[in-house]
Amino acid sequence: MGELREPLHQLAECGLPMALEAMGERWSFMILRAAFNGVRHFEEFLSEFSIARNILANRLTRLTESGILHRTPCPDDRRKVEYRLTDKGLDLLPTMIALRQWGEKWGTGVLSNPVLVDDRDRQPILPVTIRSHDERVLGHMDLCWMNAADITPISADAPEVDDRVRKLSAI
Amino acid sequence: MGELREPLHQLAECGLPMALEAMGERWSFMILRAAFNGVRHFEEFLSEFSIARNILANRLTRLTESGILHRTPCPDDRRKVEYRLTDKGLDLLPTMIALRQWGEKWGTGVLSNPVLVDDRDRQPILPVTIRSHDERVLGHMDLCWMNAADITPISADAPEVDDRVRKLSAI
DNA sequence: TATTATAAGTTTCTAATTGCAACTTAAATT
DNA sequence: AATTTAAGTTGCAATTAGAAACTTATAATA
Repeated sequence: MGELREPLHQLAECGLPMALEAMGERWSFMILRAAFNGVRHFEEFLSEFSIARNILANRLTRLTESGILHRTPCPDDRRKVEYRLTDKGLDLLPTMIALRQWGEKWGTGVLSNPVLVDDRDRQPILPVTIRSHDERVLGHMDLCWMNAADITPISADAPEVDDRVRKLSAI
Repeated sequence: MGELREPLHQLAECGLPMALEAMGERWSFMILRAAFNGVRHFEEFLSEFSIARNILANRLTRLTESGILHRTPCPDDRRKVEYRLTDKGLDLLPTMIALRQWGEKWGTGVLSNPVLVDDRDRQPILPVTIRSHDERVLGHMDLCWMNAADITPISADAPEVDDRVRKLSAI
């Protein structure tokens, strides 16, 4: 069976500490959620949840410095400032949805409403999962660590890997 | 003004605040990562990262109370205590991997090593993504909120676009 | 058996972070 | 001109994190 055990000396080199440095502070994920829902202005964030003004100011500054939000003065009303998600910020959506789904599944047990659906067919999205290169859903027993140099590349025209997958991994 | 914001208040009933209550404190994700890597004992966690003893004790207690870890006295050495991931804890793997992948992608730009691979074919896993019911990869523009009661079963015809749905990217 | 070492905490104290309320500054509205 | 609004900043209290010494139960060793 695959043992999901990372060599201890390598643990510090994974992306988690770096991600937590940017997103690990209190309120950061709530601010991100609000931003995904179209919240753009200081006072608007303030009314979304019970965060103190100074803490919000601090978080917006830090998220901007981390490149997750982009801060622009509003052209039409120069008192206002617009905070928008950057590509880096938008790329946190899978993480946020995964965390949200976990909270829904293990929280109250009450089904949440409204539900996040695919705009195209109006069907609820799947649970966020870990997948193999050929899209099989993997559990923690199916994973192991491997030296990058020892990995055999799969050929670019392998039949089981379609365009969608190549495009995805090329991001 | 308030009408567009109203669905956001429903969002407060989403699983994110609940998830953050359990996992949002400092060190919680690092402890989870260590647990996924087979770390089980107090002193072992302590040597993984520079956390203070009292804070580690506090976090292990809280994670145990949240049902993410299970605490058992060791039968063979009764000084020791074993902390193991519960099913609830194991179910945080997609979230953790998604966060880690984001950190790797947007952090230093340096490819991490070792790499997380599928034990079966030794190929790196795909980036964690959001998927439609038929497994298409979805971006944030492809998502919208919908009332659970208005969702049509998969076999039925998809309804036209109407005011029951609120596009996530349209705000 | 007595002594020492280890595991998993707890306690105490200090430093840093968070939260609250009042204040500021510039721009827009009346 | 006076008031309101937006986006902060400042000062101070309360909470949380961190460092180090202390505790308690068990295990290993002389």
